[in-house]
Amino acid sequence: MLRRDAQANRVRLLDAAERVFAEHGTDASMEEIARTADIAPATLYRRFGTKQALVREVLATFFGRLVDLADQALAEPPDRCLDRCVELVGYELAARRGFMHGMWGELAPRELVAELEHRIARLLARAQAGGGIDPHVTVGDIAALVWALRGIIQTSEHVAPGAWRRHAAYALAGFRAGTPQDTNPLTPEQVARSVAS
Amino acid sequence: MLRRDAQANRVRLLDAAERVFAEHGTDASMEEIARTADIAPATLYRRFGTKQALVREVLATFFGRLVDLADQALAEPPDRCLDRCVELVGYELAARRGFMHGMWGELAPRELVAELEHRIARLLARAQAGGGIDPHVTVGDIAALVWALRGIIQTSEHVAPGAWRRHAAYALAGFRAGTPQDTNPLTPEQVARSVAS
DNA sequence: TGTACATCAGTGAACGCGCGTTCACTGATGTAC
DNA sequence: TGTACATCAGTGAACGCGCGTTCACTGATGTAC
Repeated sequence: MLRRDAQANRVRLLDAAERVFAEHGTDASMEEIARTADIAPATLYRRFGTKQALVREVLATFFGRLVDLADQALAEPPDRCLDRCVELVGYELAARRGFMHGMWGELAPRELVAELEHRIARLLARAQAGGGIDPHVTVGDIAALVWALRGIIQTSEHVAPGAWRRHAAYALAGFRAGTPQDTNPLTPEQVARSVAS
Repeated sequence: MLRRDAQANRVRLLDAAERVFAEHGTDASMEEIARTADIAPATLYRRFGTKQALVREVLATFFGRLVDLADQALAEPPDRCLDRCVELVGYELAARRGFMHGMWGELAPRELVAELEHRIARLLARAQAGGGIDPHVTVGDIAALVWALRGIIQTSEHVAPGAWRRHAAYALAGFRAGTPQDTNPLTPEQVARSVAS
C-alpha cells in the first residue's frame, strides 16, 4: 500500500506522462514528464523503475480505452457496429497522435490486445451476419484497417486533418463490395524488376 | 569534381546507408553505416557533412524510385493503372520497411514529392475517366492510401506479411463502389464523450 | 614516361551533449503507546 | 489527543553510455614540368 503523498504523485506523474507521450511521442524525455508534473525526475524513477515500465503502463490504459470503444460499438445494430467501431477508434488514435510514433508492438499489453481482438471478431461476425459485410473479410483485415488509420494519422493528420475518415469510409465500402479477382496480378519477376532490392 | 577514391567511397557509403536505413530505420547510427561500408566514420562526415544530409540524400533516391513506379503504372490501361501503381508502391514500401519509421515528412525532397503528386493526379484522372473509379475520389485519398499501406507495413509486415495487399484491394474496391451517405454520423458531443481528451 | 609537389582524402581518438538512471541525504507520513 | 520513532517518499547532483560530430595528423591522387 502506497503512502498518501506517494499515491497522489503517482497519479500526477501518470497523467503528465500520458499527456506528454500523446503529444510528443514516447521519445519524450523522462525529464520533460517530471517537469510537466512538477516533480523531480528521481521521484518518477522511484514510482516506475524504468521508462519502459512507464510507457507500458500508459499504453495499457490506452488499450483499455480501445477495448471500451469496441464494447460501445457492439451495442449498435449489425449494419452499423463495425463502422461505428472504426470511427471511434479513429477518433481515439487521432486524439493520441504521439502514441503512433515508433512501434509500440512489443510494449503493448498482451491480454488487452487479445481482448481487443476478441471484440473485433465478435463485431465482424455480427456485421457479416446482418450488416452486409463481405464474408471473405477477416479479423486481420480489420486490424490492418486500424494500422492503416494509424499510418494516415501519423503521417498527415496535421496537414490533412480528417483524411483518415475518408479512407475508413472507402475501406468499409470495399468491405461491403468485396474484392474482384485480380485478373492481371504482377508476377514475382515483374515485382523484382520494378522494385530494386 | 571528386577525386577517384573519394567518389568510390561515396558510392559505397550511400549504398551502405540505404541498406542500413532500410533495415533498421533512420535511427541507425552513423557508426553502423560506416562499419557496414568498412570505412571510418569521419570519412562519412567528410562526404555528407551531417546525418541529416545523408538521410535526405537516401530519401531522394527512394522518392525517385516511387516516381519511376508511377510512370510505369501510367503506361497501363485506365482500368488497371491505379491498381498497378498502388501495388508497385506497396512492394517498394515493403522492401524498405526501415524507411517507414518516424516521419520523414520534413526530410522528403520537395520537388520529388510534387513530381509524385503530379503523376498520381494523372493516374487518378485516367482511372476516373475510363477505369470505373468514383469521381469523388481525390488525390488526397490516394495519398492517404499510400500512408495507410505504410502504416500497415510498419506495424504488421513481420507478423502478417502481405496484409497490405488485401487492404489495398479493399480500398480500391471502395474507390470503385463509392461511399454511401453516412446516415448516422457521430455528433461532436458523442465523440467527446467516448474519447476522453 | 618519370619526378616533385600541392591538394584533398582517410582516419583514430577525443569531445560534448542529451538522457536514462542512481546516490546519498533530508523530509513527510503513519503508527504504537 | 499528544509524542517518538520507524519507514518510506522526495530530491539535487552526479554518473555513464551512446551517438553525432570534430581535430590533428598521415597518406593517396592528380597535375605540372
